[in-house]
Amino acid sequence: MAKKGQYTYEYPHPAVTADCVVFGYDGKELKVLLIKRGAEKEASTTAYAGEWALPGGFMDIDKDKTIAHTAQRELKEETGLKLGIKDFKEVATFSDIKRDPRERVITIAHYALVKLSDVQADTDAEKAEWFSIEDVPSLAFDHDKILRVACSRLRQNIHFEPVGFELMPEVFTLPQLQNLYEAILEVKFDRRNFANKMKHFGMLVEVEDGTPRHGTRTPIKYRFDKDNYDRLKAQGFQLEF
Amino acid sequence: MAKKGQYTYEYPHPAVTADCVVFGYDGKELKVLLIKRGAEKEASTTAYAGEWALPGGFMDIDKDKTIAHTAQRELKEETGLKLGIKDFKEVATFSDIKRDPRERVITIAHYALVKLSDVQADTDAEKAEWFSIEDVPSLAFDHDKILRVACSRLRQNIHFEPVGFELMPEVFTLPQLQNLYEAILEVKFDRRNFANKMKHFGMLVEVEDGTPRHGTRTPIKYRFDKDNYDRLKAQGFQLEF
DNA sequence: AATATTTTGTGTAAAATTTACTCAAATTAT
DNA sequence: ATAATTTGAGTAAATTTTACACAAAATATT
Repeated sequence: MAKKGQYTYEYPHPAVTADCVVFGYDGKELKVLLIKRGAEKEASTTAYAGEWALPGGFMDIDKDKTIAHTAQRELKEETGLKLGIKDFKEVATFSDIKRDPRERVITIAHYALVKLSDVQADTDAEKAEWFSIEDVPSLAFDHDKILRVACSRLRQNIHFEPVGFELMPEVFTLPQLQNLYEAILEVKFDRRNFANKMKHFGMLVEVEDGTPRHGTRTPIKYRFDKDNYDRLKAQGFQLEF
Repeated sequence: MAKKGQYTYEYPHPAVTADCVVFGYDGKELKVLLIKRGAEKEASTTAYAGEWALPGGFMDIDKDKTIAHTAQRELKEETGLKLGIKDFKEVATFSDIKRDPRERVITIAHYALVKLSDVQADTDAEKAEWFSIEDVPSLAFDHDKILRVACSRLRQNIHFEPVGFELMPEVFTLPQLQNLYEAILEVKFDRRNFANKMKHFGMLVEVEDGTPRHGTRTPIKYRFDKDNYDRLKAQGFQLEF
């Protein structure tokens, strides 16, 4: 461990952290991953001990190639979740002078979208917990604000890139997908119109499972056509609601 | 001036800067404000001496309330332009490990929109110069990349907030406004369709100047209805093209 | 000075998109 | 058992978007 007071600069430097807003979806609710700040060994985690917070931590200026790598590394360390570097989307910088009681700390917030079904087993339940977005406790530092801004950023981005693939399980139903969009955008859609709009993009492939059809309460199952999905993602699309 | 080696930390800290992409519009072309990096007194400006760059500089962790205040202060110091703090919109963080040859520096890029007619006189011509966005020289550091990302961010934001007010002069013509949108979005519109769409928002007020009308080459003059403009800006609008 | 070119305002018809809506069968809840 | 909820499917009306032509004035060309 580094000796205290080892790093000197001609001018004062702020500390820089990356925080992660990890969204997951279980087919019913949009969720977010939080950690409980512990009274741990690390001096740097003692502030707001015992409170819920977004995963994140200090940039390692020697190891972290970019600030997104900080987010990736800290998320792994704090929750056990290992995501790809491209999964981290920048949200905004939070730099209020008093946002951290210890020293001047600016944080670059990121968000990531994950299939809850895939990762729930990976998350270290000792430290991390999934909360419904509707039911998040009050958070350490300015993390309430960060979460709000991340949500609104996600709401914006949903108009420019398809968002289901990252959040939905491999096989899903249209009502589930609609529910996700409604949860993110906080609106309600007409079932048939939503289905038509989605089908128009050509991203959906019906999954045959031999169950009887027509006028049934059991919804049809779909998966994403990955090629079309990636193409749409690359060229950017316009989704109007 | 601070003594060398005065500031010490337990862990290494990156230096943090804010850079500014200031867009202006003269009724014909979208422009951006650049500075010429000088071989000046300040040690911190010696890198890339003599090259063109975005205005910006190091965060003052004691004085700058937020990173946007860094952008505001540095823009004033380097170009003479004093903008309101809300004029600065965050673009993204640039944090590649080698982006600055001197030390680890991460920068938070911002953009701002200004009426060229209002501010051209304020800009210190010794240090700063307006370049057509079509004709920008190659820039210091990774500023080429920052500029590209700022342009695409502006292109995105234009769909969610009215953007003319900040860039157009008080009185303007529809062809000028269309030209601005075409410059930002890099597309061409039909004149009549563009006019109809714009008029639908109710932001435009015709300015009577007693000149003859009908089938003339002298375009009608408009100004923005500030109340409606602000209302639309606040509630966010959807502009489809 | 005459002539050609460019720019402007205006309206409408066709095409595309969006919206609103009903019913019967199957599942789940009571 | 009975009631309530959920699902898929198709169409007509309303709205929005797109495409398009001409005459007058200003500017550019010779």
